[in-house]
Amino acid sequence: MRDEDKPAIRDLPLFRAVTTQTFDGLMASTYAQSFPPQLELFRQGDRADFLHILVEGAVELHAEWNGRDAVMAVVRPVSSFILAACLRDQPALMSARTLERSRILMLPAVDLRAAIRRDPELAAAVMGELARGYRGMVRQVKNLKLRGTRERLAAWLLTQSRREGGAASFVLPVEKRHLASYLGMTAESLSRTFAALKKEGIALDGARVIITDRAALAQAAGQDPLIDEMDASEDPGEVMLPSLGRPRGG
Amino acid sequence: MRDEDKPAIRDLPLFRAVTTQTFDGLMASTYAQSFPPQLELFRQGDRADFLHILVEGAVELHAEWNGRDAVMAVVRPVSSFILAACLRDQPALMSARTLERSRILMLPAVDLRAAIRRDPELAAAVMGELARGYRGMVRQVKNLKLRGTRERLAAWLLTQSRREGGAASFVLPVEKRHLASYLGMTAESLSRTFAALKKEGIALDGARVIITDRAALAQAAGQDPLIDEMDASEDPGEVMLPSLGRPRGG
DNA sequence: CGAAGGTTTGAGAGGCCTCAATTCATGTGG
DNA sequence: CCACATGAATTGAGGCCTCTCAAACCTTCG
Repeated sequence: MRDEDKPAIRDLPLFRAVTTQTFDGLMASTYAQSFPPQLELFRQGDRADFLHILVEGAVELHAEWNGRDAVMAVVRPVSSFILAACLRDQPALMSARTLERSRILMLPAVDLRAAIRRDPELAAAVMGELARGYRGMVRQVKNLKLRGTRERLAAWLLTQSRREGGAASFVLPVEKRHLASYLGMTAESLSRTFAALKKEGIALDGARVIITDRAALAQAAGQDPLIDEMDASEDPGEVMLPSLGRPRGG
Repeated sequence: MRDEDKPAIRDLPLFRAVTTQTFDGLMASTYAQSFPPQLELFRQGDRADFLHILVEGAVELHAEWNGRDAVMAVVRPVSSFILAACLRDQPALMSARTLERSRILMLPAVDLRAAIRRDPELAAAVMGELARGYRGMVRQVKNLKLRGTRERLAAWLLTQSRREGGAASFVLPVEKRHLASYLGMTAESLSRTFAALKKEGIALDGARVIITDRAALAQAAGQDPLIDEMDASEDPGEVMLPSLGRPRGG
């Protein structure tokens, strides 16, 4: 791996508090690899042999069933993913594919588990990551079960705006059909829901969203700190919530 | 707490591998309490000060938003719940209420966190629980996003049958309206979906379900080991999936 | 400039929900 | 033991929401 990546990795919640010895040991068995866009990194059902750490680019986690496909999360640097499957030494429940050209560190699950046994700080960090990931998924289930599409989209727009530092205007970080799938609807429905929200305080310009009336939008969304990640404490900055990993940096 | 509970608690995945010292220490700061049915144990948004361990009875985890309510999980003995919120020292994302008269052990989150710091075995067990819980929630999201109501119900029936040792006939463990909410539909829709499945290999007798044609039902469900918990390795026996805890015993 | 793929718009069907009424199960008090 | 009250489950009617299929439009990129 490149040395210039180390500081970012080292700053991951997973590794921040870990001993230098543990960290260097892990990095020794880790290797980096670059992948072109649209490449399937692994498929759901594959044994999770490596903890993946996205250093550069973007990766989409999705799930398939019966010919259908649903986006589960989009991972941005610097974040790890499929931590849970690695720990349990079990098949991944999601597939992963690159959205852009991506550089990924691959840390053998065996070594990760060994290091956890040795370093209590690492164990604690992993625990924290898992707990955060679990709560993120609980949020997603609540979002799906309790809200309709209009509310989900409105809430996502507000959350995204907050991530961009409260900007009134921002560019969608992924294609609309991916956002649609992430939000549990079709691309057509998303398009119509966007149109409907034009009366609720937003405007569209291609992939750019402009929030013209934040209060109205918040009203339409019914924002809730117990569904939307509204403070920094639980939201490490992923573009779309609940992968296991952390953003920031890049 | 009653001494007769100890063996069951001790056998929880959380505590199984823990030192006697850790276990006894935790049990010393734990106190037991009995609650009548239909009692709100805590509400979403409440700080999670205690890890709850259900020793007897049944507890429902649910979530509210905008006047709506959704069942997230039903916990059966002996299982712990709200582990993630305890670890993060953050508000619970779900509310909990007893379904039956229940006896519950309450373990102060502070002591739990302290014990984790001291005992690596406990830390490892907590990690395992969290990873399992996370994967359970991923399954739930896949279930909601990828399947329709008919498939969700059919799959749940098969899973439930498997939990009951593969019985062709079993009694629903909760009221139908709770099952409906858990599966993300209304009570009316559940009723109609049940009716529809009568042509797909099931029969109904009040709260009793009889699987008359397992193959047909499996066909309708589109069972998938990456959505439904089909082997024992990830399914500790909850009635409805992904709380953080473990069944067995009772 | 043309091809490919994403996005929007339209039309139509179907699924699921809402509201309402009826039936059924449970439990209480007379 | 029955009458009644309460709440669950079912059934029906109607409507909205979301999906599907299809075509047109727009953007990107070779």
